[in-house]
Amino acid sequence: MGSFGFKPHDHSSCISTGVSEVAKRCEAAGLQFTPVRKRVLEILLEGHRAIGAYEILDKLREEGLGSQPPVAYRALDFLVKHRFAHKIEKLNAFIACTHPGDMHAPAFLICRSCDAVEEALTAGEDGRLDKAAQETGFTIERTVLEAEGVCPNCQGKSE
Amino acid sequence: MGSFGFKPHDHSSCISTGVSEVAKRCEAAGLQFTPVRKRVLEILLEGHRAIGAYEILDKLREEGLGSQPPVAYRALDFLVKHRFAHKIEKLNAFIACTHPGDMHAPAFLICRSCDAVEEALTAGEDGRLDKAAQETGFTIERTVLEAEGVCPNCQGKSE
DNA sequence: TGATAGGTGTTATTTTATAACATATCAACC
DNA sequence: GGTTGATATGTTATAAAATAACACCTATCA
Repeated sequence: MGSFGFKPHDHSSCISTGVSEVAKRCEAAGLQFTPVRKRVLEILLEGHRAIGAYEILDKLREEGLGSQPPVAYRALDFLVKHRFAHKIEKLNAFIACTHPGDMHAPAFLICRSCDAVEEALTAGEDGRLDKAAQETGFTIERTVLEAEGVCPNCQGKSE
Repeated sequence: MGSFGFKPHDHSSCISTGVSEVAKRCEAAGLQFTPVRKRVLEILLEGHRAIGAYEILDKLREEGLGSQPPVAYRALDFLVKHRFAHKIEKLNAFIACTHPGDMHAPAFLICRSCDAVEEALTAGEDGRLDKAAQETGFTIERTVLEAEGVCPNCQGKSE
């Protein structure tokens, strides 16, 4: 049991199920779940926090899986494109999707103290923007919803 | 009349009222609305779209108001900190606030075709995240809400 | 008057991301 | 078998975005 995210949970199973879930979906969709892509997903799942592309690249380099930025960015692009991971724009960093496959608009709670990130499960689109979009005739394709604040574990800690 | 944002409107008055509104608020709050800060706000208001820090810096340089990145970033930090402008995380760019002073959680519609940005007026916090935050005991301090898509003017245009 | 705070000017560097081109792999097809 | 096209990887180089660190200036005020 680890204490990643905001709540303790069985983290090793959360990695293995995450990887196998994505493997299954790639299989079904005819996508190539190559070693680099798989390893990057594992690194993201291990962290359970937003991880920068260059931090990922360092790990890949140690393991002989690639040493130049495009290697990491391409794997991340793949994962993000297919919603197996998300980019946290606020942090210029990436995080594994905690419910791959679900149709969802990603939304995040980001702790500015410990950098933990929790993906909030959200059913549909956002009401606020939907309304504004309809009124102006704007077509929404993707949304970024990120909240920065303090997680329960960091509440009350000195800053 | 110009055609900035998604709708035509009287853009020159929108610049002058924007500047004077901020000047008033700085006065009231004891903040220094210095020449660089004022000029950066004007540049943002003129554009009515997300403008990168280095594009702003280029203008400042032409006008002899500063030539190094920190000059632009400091002014932008000031404007963002006091909510006179917002950063569009998705674009790494900045935009003037269209309703300074209102208590609001900024939310944006970003056209990926022409880069126009419209700030949606939103009354309060976002329901989706509020719920998730309450459940986990997370304290939200700031939210980023950005929707990328196609604005009415660009609908149907070849991509 | 000298101490502090906020603002500006400048150099240098760090961090994040992509362009461009070469090479490799594999399946589909003639 | 050989060719073609699509997809993935390897590599060099560079672009774009942001900040660290330090010097200096000016105003305020104890």
